[in-house]
Amino acid sequence: MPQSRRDHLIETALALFDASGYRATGIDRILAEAGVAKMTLYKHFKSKDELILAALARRDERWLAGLRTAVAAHAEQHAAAGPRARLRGLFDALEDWLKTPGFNGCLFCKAAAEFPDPDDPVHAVAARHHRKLLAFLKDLALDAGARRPARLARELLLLIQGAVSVAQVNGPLGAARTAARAAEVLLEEALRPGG
Amino acid sequence: MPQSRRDHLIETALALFDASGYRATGIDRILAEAGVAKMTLYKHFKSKDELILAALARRDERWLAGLRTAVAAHAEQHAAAGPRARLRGLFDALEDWLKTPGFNGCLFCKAAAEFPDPDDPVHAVAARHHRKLLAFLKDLALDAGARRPARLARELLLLIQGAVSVAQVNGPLGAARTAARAAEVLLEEALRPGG
DNA sequence: TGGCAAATAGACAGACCTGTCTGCCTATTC
DNA sequence: GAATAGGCAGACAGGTCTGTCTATTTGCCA
Repeated sequence: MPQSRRDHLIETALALFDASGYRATGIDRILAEAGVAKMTLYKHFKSKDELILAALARRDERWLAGLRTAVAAHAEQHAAAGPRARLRGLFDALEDWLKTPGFNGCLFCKAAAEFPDPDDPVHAVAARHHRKLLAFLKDLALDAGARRPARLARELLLLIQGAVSVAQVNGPLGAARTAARAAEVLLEEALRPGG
Repeated sequence: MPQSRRDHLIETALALFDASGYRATGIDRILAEAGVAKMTLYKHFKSKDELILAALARRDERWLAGLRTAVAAHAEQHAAAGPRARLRGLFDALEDWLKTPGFNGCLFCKAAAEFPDPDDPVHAVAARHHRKLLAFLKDLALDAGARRPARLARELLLLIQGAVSVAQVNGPLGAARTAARAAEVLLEEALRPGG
C-alpha cells in the first residue's frame, strides 16, 4: 500500500504545520510523529516545500468540501427557510471551526505570510484557495438572489477572513457570531429592492 | 547618543520582520542591514525575542497614532459631514496602507501566527494590539451615535482584519473599498432607529 | 527457502541559527 | 598626551536545519 505512508506523512505534516508553522516545524519532527524514515519522505516528496504543497492541496479540497456539505446540510434541514438558510449554515460551520480546540488560524493565510513572495508556489496555492472560496461565496450570493452577488461575496469573504484572523489572535469568543450578524445585515441590504 | 543605535536596530528589524517574517529573519541579517555590531545589539536587548517585542511595541504605538491622525484629519477636512466622515477617513487610511508598495500584512497577526502559544509574550503583545484597535473603534462607534457601539466596533474590526488578510494573500485590489462599502452599510444599520 | 522491493535507523555534510567572547579602533574627556 | 568608554569585526561554541547516503531489517511472493 504505497499510498498509505504518503498519506500519513501529509496528515501528520498538516497537523504540525497548523500547530507550529511551516518553518518552525522541522522534517525530523514530522518523521518522528509519523513514525516514518527520512528516506521514505524523500522518496515521496522532492523537498520539504513539496510536502508543504501537498499538505495545502489536501487541506484545500477537504476544507472546501466540508464547507459545501455543511451549507448543504443546513439548507436541507431548514428547507423552507429561504435564502438566509445557507448563509446561516456557512457561519455555523465557521463558528464550529473557530471553536475547535486545536484551532490555530487559516493555514493558507499563514502560508502566504511565511512565503511572502507572490511567485512562490506556496504563496500561489494560498492565493488560489482564497479565490476558490470567493467563487463559492459568489455562487451562494447568486443563489440567494443578491443584487450584486460578486460584491456580496467579497464582503462575506472579508467577514470570514476577519473572523478567522481575530479568533487566531484573541480567541474565538464572539468572532463567528459577529461575522454572522454582519453577514445577515449585508445580505438583507443586498436583497432589498431599490439601491 | 545611546538611543540612536537602539532605534536604528528597531527600525531595521521592523522592516525585515515585515518583509520576511520573524523566524526567517536572522540576527546577522538585521545587523548587516543596520551596520551595527552584534555585541551592540546584545547590549540593548537580552535576546532576539526582546528585539521582536521592542519592534512590535514601536509598531503598535506608531500604527495606532497614524490611524488616529488620519481619522482626525479626514474629519476636520469634511467638518460638516456627520458621523460617516470619520469612518471614511478610517477606511481611506486603510486603503492607503494596503496599497503601500511594501505592504505585507499585519505584523501582529503574523506574530500571533509564528508564536501560537497564547502565553508567549509576543503573542500577548499582538493580542493587546488588537484590543487597543477594538477600543478605538468602539470610541468611533460611540461618537457616531451607533445603537450598539461595541457590536459595531467588533464588526468593523472584522472588516479591517479581513481586508488586511485578503490583501496579503491576493493583493490589495478592492479589499479596502469592499470593506469601506460594507462598513457604511453596517453603520447605516446601526444608526437606523428601531431595531 | 531464496530473492526482491521497500522501509528502517542512523551517520553525515554543509549550511544556518543564536548568543558569547576577544581583540582592535576611535572618539571624547581629563 | 593619556585614559576610558563604546562600537566594530570576526571567531567561536553549541545547536538545529535540510537533504544524502549506507547499511540493515522487514515483509511478501514465488
